[in-house]
Amino acid sequence: MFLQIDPGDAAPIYEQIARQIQFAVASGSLAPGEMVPSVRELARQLAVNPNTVARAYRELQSQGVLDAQRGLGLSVAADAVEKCRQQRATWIRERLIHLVGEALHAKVSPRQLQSMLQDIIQTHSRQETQS
Amino acid sequence: MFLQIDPGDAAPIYEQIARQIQFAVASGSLAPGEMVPSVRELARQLAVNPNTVARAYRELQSQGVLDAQRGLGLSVAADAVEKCRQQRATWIRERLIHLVGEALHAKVSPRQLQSMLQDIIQTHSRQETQS
Amino acid sequence: MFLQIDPGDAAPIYEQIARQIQFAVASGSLAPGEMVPSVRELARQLAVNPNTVARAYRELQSQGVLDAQRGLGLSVAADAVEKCRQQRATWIRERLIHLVGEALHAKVSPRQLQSMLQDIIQTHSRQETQS
Amino acid sequence: MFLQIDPGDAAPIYEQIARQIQFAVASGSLAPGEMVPSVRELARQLAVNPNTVARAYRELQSQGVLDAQRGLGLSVAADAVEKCRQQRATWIRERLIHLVGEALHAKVSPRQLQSMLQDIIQTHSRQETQS
DNA sequence: GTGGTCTAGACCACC
DNA sequence: GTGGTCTAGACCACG
Repeated sequence: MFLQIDPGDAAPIYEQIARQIQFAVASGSLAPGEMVPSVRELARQLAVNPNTVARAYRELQSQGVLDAQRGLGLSVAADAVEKCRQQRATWIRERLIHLVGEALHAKVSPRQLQSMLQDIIQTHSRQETQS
Repeated sequence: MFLQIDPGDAAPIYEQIARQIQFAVASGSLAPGEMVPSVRELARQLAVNPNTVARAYRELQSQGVLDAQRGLGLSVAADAVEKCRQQRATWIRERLIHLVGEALHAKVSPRQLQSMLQDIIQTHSRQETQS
Repeated sequence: MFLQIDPGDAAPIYEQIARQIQFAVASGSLAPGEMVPSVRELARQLAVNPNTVARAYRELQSQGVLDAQRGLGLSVAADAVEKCRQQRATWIRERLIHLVGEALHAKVSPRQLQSMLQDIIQTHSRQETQS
Repeated sequence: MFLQIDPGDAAPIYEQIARQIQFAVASGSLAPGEMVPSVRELARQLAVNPNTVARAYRELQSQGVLDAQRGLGLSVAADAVEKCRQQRATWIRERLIHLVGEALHAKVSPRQLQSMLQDIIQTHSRQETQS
């Protein structure tokens, strides 16, 4: 479990935790059935209050990503991978729709948007190649 | 002044107002020298708290987009167009960079992103054709 | 807003609050658009910690029963009545299914169950007639 | 001993075990004088912690359903059948009263409740016929 | 004024 | 040991 909290991020800590776990499940680095660290343990690792971790876990439980094994801890749900993948795609798509709406409303042309996207993707691929 | 406030948007209202005014200046629908509505007047039109409009205007002043005409109100600064255009492009680009970063990190492929963008743009153009 | 908290109830306080508000919306005594009491106000009335009320409100928000009016408070969502009614029916039905399953498994006959239900309903109607 | 533990059930595991044994006694599938499996044996069968089984047995002892045969294990008490039958009826009746109370409070009509019950019973009987 | 986040620390039931 | 609930109180952004 390699989670990183960025206190500078506008997103609240509990959301950063929840999102990173979703991504870990979606990308397969956290497999169904596997246990997540205990609330107290993760809180210690991230140097945050246990309540904050508990809130992240609670949200994931209500989304059906985590299952409670009473007295033992929380584990990744059997069907969590599919859920997380769908959620991930939906989430990115929604934000992209919103962004495009504002861009077009601000009279940025579709061509400009597409070239922007291509530039950014190329920048990312270059960085990955280097690293 | 065609401003539309979306209370469901995550962005605070004062920011929505400020941004839309920037966009209006950048796209030429609000020309340098032109007066913007008074705080009270705009607050009435948008049905928001005057404090909220005042805050939006304050931010725009500090950015040099609006100039105070003492006793008369606020007008669009002479060099505002260029500033707003740059800011508009920067702002959209930054958000797109952030979104692409998250998407790639979540293992959404560049191809998927490009086709998503194309879909969304087509949907928008269809809506405009219809309306 | 007449909410009553029963500390003897096994259900947690935040859930009692959330459920009673759902019922109030479903039965029409809390109309869409109406504001619910502020977190601090309701916490004072019920003599509980504001965090507890906030948690109840948060759950209702995530269910789409309450809408945030930023800086002003929370209001009942426009489509909350329908949601609450469905949820209410679903919730009761699920619990009944569970109960019947256990009863039949314990070899209580369907006839016994039906007569039990009728008895209980009659008892309730008698109480209402008296009061 | 056909016990089935549902980890998804809200009721604690030790309670599920205790209840199912009560039901088995009430319905005659576990006769007075008969020995119940040892704590370790049952824990192995159900794949639960021995402490959990021990707690269930402890509760049943304090209710007089099980008798300790020192050095041998636990057996079903001679007068357990009657006790369990009463308890079974009381328990189901109480939960039904509670559920009906909430349903009526939420303005679900008695007729709806009765037809719900009939539906559920029919569904169960169909499932049994098939299996 | 409003809700939202976070911390700190207590107590509980369950395994 | 585990998670869950609740309290107390601080700080923040928003209107």
